[in-house]
Formats: sequence, structure tokens, C-alpha cells
Amino acid sequence: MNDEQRVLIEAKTEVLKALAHPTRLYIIEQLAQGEQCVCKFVEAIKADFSTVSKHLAVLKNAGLVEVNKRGQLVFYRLRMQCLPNFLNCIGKEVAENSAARSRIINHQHRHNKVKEPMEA
Amino acid sequence: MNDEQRVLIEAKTEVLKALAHPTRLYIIEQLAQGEQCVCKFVEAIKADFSTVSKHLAVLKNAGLVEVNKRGQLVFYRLRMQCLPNFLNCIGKEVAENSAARSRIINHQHRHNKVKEPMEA
DNA sequence: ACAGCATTTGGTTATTTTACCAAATGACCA
DNA sequence: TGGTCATTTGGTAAAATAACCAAATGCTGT
Repeated sequence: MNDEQRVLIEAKTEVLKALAHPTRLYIIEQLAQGEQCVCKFVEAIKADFSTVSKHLAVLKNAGLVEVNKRGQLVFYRLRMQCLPNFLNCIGKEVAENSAARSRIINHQHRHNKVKEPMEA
Repeated sequence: MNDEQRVLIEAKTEVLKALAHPTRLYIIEQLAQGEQCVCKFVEAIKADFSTVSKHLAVLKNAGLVEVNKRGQLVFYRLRMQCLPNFLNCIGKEVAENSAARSRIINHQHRHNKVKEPMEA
């Protein structure tokens, strides 16, 4: 892996990190349906508005969204066209898996010595 | 946002979190070109093999890869078809952005190496 | 069963991420 | 100009992530 490759990978990683948080993913999915005002998010997300604002900043820095101020309000818009499609794909995948998986265990992180139950 | 939605979003987030690490992204991109042996990764990635193994485990738990043991060796294979396409898209986006950013900063076009701007 | 290689697991510590509160900034209107 | 609403920024503590080393497990050929 040479230098150029590494830089590129790290840049992509930044984008993925920006996506990899429930609140931010929620925001992205809302934006996939069109421009939205910050105020809408503050309303919908049960967290301090400073928290919401910081998540939006992360998305902006990653180049995933664009900002547009109009009057007192601030609107965000999605900036990557391939995103909705991909999230859809993940969604389907996850839905299939969780159907199968939830029959086996009740979703939790185990980092003790419990053996994997019969998976197969 | 109801319960069902939240669970779904969190499941998708897990997948994205799994992708959002340089080493794991590298692994995924290698796997996009076909099945690979763990030993290849250990060789290519400059990190302890236990580290590599843990990254592979994260990918596996996220449902992104499948394992296949043959003899003494362990092979991993990609399990989501939409992934390469999406990573490609991000890659292009990122390349454009960093090109644009460095043009602005340098006030000139650079043809050979695109330098990362000071902060990402 | 044993030696030897490949891979995973446990434990510990350093780093990064996140949430909340408080305070600052920016835009509009009386 | 000052008041008020919307949003961002700074600080801090709690939680999650990641790296390394050491040790355990698993498979194969003898």
C-alpha cells in the first residue's frame, strides 16, 4: 500500500465515519427526501440542539451535505447522489439478517466467554 | 422516530461503523477483487496480526464478509454486492473534493500529486 | 500425540468520540 | 438599539474504539 493509496483510503474513511452514527444517519435519510431545516431535526431528535448542530457540522466537513441559510433558518441538503441508493441496499441487507438473527439471540454485545449459540 | 425505525437505523449504523476504519476499508477493497486469505492481509497491513484478525471479526459481525476455512488457511469473501459500487462513488467524490481544495489553496493546478490540505 | 504454522482471544492502555451544559454569535423585527 | 429566536462553539466528563503483547486454540503432516 503506497502513500497515495493510503491518503485516498483515509479520505474515504472520513466520509464513512461521518455516516456511522445513528443520529447522523437519520439526518442523512431525512435529507435524502429533500432539503431540511435544522429546526426540524432539533425537533425530531431527542438530544440537545448543540448536539444536533455538531452532528451536522461533522456531515458538512465530510462533504456530505451543503448548507443554505435563509433568514433566521438554516437548511441542509444532501450532496452525494449515490448515498440513498447505498443506504437502501444496506437497509435491505440488514432487514434480512436481523430477521434471521433475532430468532437466535437478543441483540447484545458479548465480550465474555459465552460461546456462540448454534449458528448453522 | 418510532422504535422500529430506530432499531433499523442502529443496525445500519453498525454496518457503517464496520466500514469506517482505514484498515477495514482497505480489506474490503481488496475483497472487492475477490476472496483473500488472512495471511495476505497480515502481510500487507503493517500491524500485529491480532489487530488484523480483530478487524476481520468486526467485518464479519457486521455481516459484510463471509469466512471460509480451507486447511490451515482462512479465506474471507465480500458479502454485499452494492459495496464496491458505493465505495467507487465515494472515491470519486473524495478525489474531486481534494483536487478542488488543493487548487483553491495553491491557486494553481497540480497534475502529478494531489497534496492533502492541512486539515481533513 | 506432537511440532509447527495460522488465526483468534484476553487484557491493558492510549486515543477518539460523544453528550450535555453554558455561553457566544448571527439574523430579524419592534 | 435592544430583544428574541436559531444555531454554533467551548469545556468537560463518560463511553467506545483500537493498538499492542501474550497466551490460547485449531489444523496438518509426521
